[in-house]
Amino acid sequence: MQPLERGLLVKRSHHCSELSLSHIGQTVTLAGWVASRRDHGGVIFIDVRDRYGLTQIVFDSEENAPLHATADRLRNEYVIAITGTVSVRPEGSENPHLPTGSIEIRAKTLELLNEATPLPFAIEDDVHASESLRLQHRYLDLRRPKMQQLLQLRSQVSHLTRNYLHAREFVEVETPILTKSTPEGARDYLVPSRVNPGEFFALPQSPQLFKQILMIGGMDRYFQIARCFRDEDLRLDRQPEFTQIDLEMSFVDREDIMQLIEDLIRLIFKETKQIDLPNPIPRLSFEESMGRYGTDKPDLRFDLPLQDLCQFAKTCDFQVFRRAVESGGMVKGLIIPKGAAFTRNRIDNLIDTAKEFGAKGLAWVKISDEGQLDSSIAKFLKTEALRSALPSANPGDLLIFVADQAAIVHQVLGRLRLLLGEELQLIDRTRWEPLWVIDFPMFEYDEESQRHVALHHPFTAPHPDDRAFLDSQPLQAKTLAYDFVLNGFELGGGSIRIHSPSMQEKVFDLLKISKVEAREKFGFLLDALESGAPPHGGIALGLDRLIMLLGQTESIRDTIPFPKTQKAQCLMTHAPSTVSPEQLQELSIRTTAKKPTATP
RNA sequence: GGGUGCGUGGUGUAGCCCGGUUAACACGUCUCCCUGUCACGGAGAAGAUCGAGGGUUCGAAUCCCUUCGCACCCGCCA
Repeated sequence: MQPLERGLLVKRSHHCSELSLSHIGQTVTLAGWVASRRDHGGVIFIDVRDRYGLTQIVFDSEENAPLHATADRLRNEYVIAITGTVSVRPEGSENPHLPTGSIEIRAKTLELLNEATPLPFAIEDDVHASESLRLQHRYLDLRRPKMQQLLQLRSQVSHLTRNYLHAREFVEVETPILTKSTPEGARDYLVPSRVNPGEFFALPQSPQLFKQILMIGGMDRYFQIARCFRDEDLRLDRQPEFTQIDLEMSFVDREDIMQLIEDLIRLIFKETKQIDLPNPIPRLSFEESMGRYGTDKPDLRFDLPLQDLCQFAKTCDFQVFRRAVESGGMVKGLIIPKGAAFTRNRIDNLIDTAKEFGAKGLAWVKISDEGQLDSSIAKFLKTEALRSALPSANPGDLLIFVADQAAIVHQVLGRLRLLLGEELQLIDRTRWEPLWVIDFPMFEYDEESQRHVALHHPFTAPHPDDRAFLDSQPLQAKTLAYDFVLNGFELGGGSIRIHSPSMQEKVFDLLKISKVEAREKFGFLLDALESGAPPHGGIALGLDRLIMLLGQTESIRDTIPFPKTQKAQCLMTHAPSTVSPEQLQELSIRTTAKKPTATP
């Protein structure tokens, strides 16, 4: 079937959301996709859709029989241009759900710009198609208004960010995509170098070192909307390539950076969604956050805090509790409101879940509506002692306890807290609860490699009060790092950096990065630090996650026009793919995979 | 690397536990009818090797094994 009419492209005079009663009588031209066709015999209604909206077109057989006949052949997703007269809809036939619902276009000419085969799925906001089908036909998925809005939201946020930072003297600088593999951190994506056989570039996990070098280079204020690459397994909120709003400043302290970012994020929420975030944004120390919520990215949309029972445990008769505390661990619990109604089976499931999360067990106590205790460990508990240890527990509640080393207690209860918050619908989806988490420890001890590893990254400056700890008790040392958390998602993090070469060497030393390795991997940074490095610091915000939260969509993939599946593949292009033996040869590469090369 | 769930016309699902005529429903598609619809309506039609392979059985969408794909999670993500 040939297009009905082909000629010079008629230019549109308006888009599909802007015509209203004030345009009545005007001759206009619209262009777009056929969103729906309602054929009443003598009259055909076409909704034409573009990025902006929908407009109804009317083809009337009495007005123009040949044109009506051609409109009969239109199908969904055909691309058309229509010229016609803007008319008032007959009384009673207005559509209040449509911005253009009080008018329609009475068609005079129709140009068929392209046809379309029947679609694998319908273009509508309320998708019924599976995500793999959507990703295979992403060009169709992107036509959905919801996807268009998300991409526009993303553009709007980038634009606001650029304007905001430019207005504050930031310079947008591009850093290399082909760069050097570094130890620590995530697995690198590698790119072979043809002219240097056997050698590889790495794609940047972040522009971290380059932005520090830019400060040393005197740029003073840098930013970039930067693509980052990490070859780790994917999650709902994790893609192998993602985008950060990345910035760095010289001659600032952490207050300067946190203030700058708070204002930016408040601006973004206000301008795009008319949401007022708190001012100032609350802060929690890492220690408080772990102690109260069992995580360094707490979801503050619901409370359900961890309860400390160490004092109670010390004096109770239950050996498991007492020993945990006596051996340097702790006992903490959750008060589950109305949890006394849980069945034994549901409690058993909770226990299994706790074990999956790493607990050795989970003790529980039901407080009946009459205030009686029913418990797995009833014979060890004195009612009075327990009630005075947990004054906020009420009749009808369920108490659960984990006794172990602090890290395990916090991990298990932190996750149970989230799980229960979800299950018991304690999370208020209309709330926005940002916070800063500060005063992170500098290091944690990694049992596997038997050494300290940086909690943030090895360029993070220690807190000035804690420098003395670096030699004596490095695990006690805190940093000048800060994480921005919103509704339980880590949206960004940064720090004041080390600008003294001796401090940087000391930290490499503590991380057991040898002088030789430090020189080989970071020699340029060490040299640069010795050349007159200004005090500096910065932050990076995850743009994709920000859009996901702001756009209230359930997956990071909805915020990325062409995302990867959980196996890090693109279902539309079928990347990654095998390559020809010639390509590999040129790169001096031989693979050990079963399907190493493309079949010709 | 591991765990869980899903896979049935173009799409979304039911059927699967407990094997048994022609695999059901909705949407979409096609044909015809219809001058005020916007989830248009009416009449009819086409369309499925039940993800793939193997096994058990007289008989498998259904039970078993293997495998592939997608999702969620653990590990991993300085």
